Amino acid sequence: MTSAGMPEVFTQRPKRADARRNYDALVAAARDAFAENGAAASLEDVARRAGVGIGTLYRNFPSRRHLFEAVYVEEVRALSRSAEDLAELPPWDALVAWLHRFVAYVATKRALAEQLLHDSEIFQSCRTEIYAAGQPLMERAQAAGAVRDDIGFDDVVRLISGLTMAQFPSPEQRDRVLGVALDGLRAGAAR
Amino acid sequence: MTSAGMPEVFTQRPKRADARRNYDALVAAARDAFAENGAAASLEDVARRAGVGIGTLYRNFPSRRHLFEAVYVEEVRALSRSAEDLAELPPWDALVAWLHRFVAYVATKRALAEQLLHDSEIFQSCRTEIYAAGQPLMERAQAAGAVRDDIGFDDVVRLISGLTMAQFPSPEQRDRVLGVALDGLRAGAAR
DNA sequence: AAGCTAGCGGAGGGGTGCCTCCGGATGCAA
DNA sequence: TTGCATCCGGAGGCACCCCTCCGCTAGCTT
Repeated sequence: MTSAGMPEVFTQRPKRADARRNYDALVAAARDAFAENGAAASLEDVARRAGVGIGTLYRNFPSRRHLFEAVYVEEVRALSRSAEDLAELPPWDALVAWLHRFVAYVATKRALAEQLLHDSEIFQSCRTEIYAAGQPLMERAQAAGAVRDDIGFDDVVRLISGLTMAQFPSPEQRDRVLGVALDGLRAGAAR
Repeated sequence: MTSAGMPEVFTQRPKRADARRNYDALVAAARDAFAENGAAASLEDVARRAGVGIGTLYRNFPSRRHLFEAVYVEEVRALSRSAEDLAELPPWDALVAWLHRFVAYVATKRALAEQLLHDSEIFQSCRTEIYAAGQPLMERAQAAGAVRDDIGFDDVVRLISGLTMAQFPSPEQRDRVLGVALDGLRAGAAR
């Protein structure tokens, strides 16, 4: 989404050059730290990874949650944008391609999502954005008779995002299992 | 599994009556606390919930992990046992029924599993036990032509356990999505 | 190049949880 | 009932993390 759908809840990127550098380094460091140690990662560790004082972290992100949200929003933006260049594919292929990206996206965000799930409005708007990106793909596929129509996009999100939570020893297995789930999506349409 | 498959890695249940009471109260309190606050729940809080001194907790469970394992093993035992009374159902129905129980089981164990996933031998043997319970059901269903045979039980576990990680607003939706996944399991068999 | 100001770092106070330790309590056997 | 081995509770030392605060640094403007 553009600035339209996303409220300015998250901290603004600062304007001075060095400050902007630090801001970006912090978000990147936070992404790594959260991915590595879960949502409880030490903020002092994040600052250390970013090569920045702890004070700088707190100036940019007054609370742990602000940092979560900055990381999260960044990821959602990327995923959302990626739906656009799928419009020309056939309905089913477009949906499958996007769901693959979705899987790759959610996989690393587990701890993050769990934190934000409960009471963040940022999470709400990110959710809205993801749906805005994926739902049209889904409905197009349904209209074309490629996907069963007794389920909604919400069901698909949960089916697929669940998949990403499981740890897969190999990408091959992950794709195979994803394939099974996708067959389930088609199944109703076939009958 | 009986004592055969399960190594005695976990702490023994103590023998004196009061000690046994405390032990059980601690495991129950830990289950609640972990479910509520995630794996990082305070051990002092667990002791408080159990109505027991912190010292007692540490005597029974020298480390946080011991406590995890005790809770986890308890749950796996119950799930594993539940496979036995499904033997008389038709292959497909038995598998579906067990997977439903599996979903109910894993749903609450998210944080727990995440902790143990990486380097616990207890987790390994629990895994073995779950497979011992579910795999026969799966293979029976495959032999009967009810489940596609280009996938293994491992694939099913990941598909289904992933589902449980997602948060479902209603049990109905969870069942609907589970139904989609199950259709995917059948899909190949039909062809 | 000189001044203004946004931005920086990290010391330190406060808080929380982890785990040890041991004097006292209590179940159990005889 | 008596004695002892087992078990209990929680105070306290330690480590870690959160967050604030302020003297200093260095972009940006003119």
